[in-house]
Amino acid sequence: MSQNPDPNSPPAEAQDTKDRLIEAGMAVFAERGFADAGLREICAQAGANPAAVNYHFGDKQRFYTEVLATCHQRAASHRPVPRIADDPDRPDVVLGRFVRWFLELLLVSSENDYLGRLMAREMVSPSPSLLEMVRRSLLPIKAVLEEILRALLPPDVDDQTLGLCFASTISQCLFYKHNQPVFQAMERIRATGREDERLQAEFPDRNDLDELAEHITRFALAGLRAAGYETDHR
Amino acid sequence: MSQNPDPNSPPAEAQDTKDRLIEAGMAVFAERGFADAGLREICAQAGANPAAVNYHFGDKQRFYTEVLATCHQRAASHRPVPRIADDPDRPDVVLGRFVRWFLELLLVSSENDYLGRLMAREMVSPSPSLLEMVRRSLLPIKAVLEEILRALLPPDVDDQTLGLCFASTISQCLFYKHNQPVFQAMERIRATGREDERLQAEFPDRNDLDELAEHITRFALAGLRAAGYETDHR
DNA sequence: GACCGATTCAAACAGATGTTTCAATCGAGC
DNA sequence: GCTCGATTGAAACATCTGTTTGAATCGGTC
Repeated sequence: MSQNPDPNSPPAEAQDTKDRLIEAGMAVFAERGFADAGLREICAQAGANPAAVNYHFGDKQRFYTEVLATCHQRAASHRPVPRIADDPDRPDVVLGRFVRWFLELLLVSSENDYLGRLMAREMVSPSPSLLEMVRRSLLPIKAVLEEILRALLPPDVDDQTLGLCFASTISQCLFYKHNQPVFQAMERIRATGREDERLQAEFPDRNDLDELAEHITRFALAGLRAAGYETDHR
Repeated sequence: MSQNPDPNSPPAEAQDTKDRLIEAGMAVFAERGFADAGLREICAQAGANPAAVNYHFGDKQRFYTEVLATCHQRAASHRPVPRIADDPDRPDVVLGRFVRWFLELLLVSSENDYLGRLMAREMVSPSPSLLEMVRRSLLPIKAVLEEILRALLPPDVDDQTLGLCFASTISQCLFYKHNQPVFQAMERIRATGREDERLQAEFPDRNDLDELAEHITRFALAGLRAAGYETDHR
């Protein structure tokens, strides 16, 4: 259990394999989810022995926890969240930035940033780490978006309406991540018969993302006005 | 492989176990998903032997396919879909009915109707049967909703805008199904410290569902106006 | 150069899964 | 009443999983 007691003498290669395991773990866990990801596949991708996981982390669960923690630390520095304080007079613009930011977090693959994909996985098929992930990543995001929404809603909105508006906004973004298998299936159906063209056009290219973010923002802004108006005159 | 050649002499008990297996399969598959559902658990719940699955259906995959098929047939008769033809002059009212219907399909447990829950499972963690489920259940639902949306959008909307509006509407409903684990986690966090009260209030009671449907409908109607307006003047 | 702790590796382990086997059982028809 | 095909059941099977074992290896220290 206890590592090298002398912090000045790192075994060099030891830290290496640990890091390689975490790196490979992020990739495979993000793609397959906690349950479906096999330690043997991760270890193969890391060039390590299956026993290394248990040696360095104890067991699969604690290994996964450490992967999530690393991912969280790393993502905090990448792509900072757009906040209402960035542009206090234009909450509508900030909402647009937030939507764009969140879509990118979920949909755009980056070699270094797996947090969005791991979050999405954890949301729909939870592991024992869900609770900590909610506390650490999801709730802060929720707080930021609700701050933006408050600026767009009447000043006296009740918490329930705020929560509903939060759901209506964030759900539109999550939709495109959670239902990727369905999109692919629909594409395959639509392409039945005509074998030509690209069968599967790597879903969100830059243009798609821009249009998506623009539509969601416009849709949400109108919805928010309606929700806030109704609340005022209830 | 070949069953009893004489259709007038059902082996009585044989059809029984087959039906019991399908019944138990619907319940367990809906709760655990295709991969996580164990045949032994299903068979125990059906009072049958694990070998019965392979005898009657061939293998787990074909068994699951048959469960989905039965579920589809059965659901077609239950809760019919609200259509634009029901009330052609009030597409806004029809949209409200559709939202309510879809939320109920996803969230309200019924002993006889597992289609919504199986659909939701299949969408986020697909099995080889996803393609057929999309073709059979999802695309028809999509067609019905798009028919309603067309009546609420300018008559000359392009397909892309229609698709985006479909996503923005349906995603709000799916959100509450797909993220149930997250809600429970948030509830547990919010209840930390104070042990009192019901820890987990069986999420969608009748009132919640009504409020939910009302909010989503209002939010979507406003969003649709905004999306349609923008399309007109692009 | 011999020791020693930390680390790696191949192999085996225990448990669960879907599937198969084959004998026992049931039910109708001659 | 017996026979034969359809059905059931207990057990074994093959394969996969995470995990453990114990010997081999490496790197630095006295």
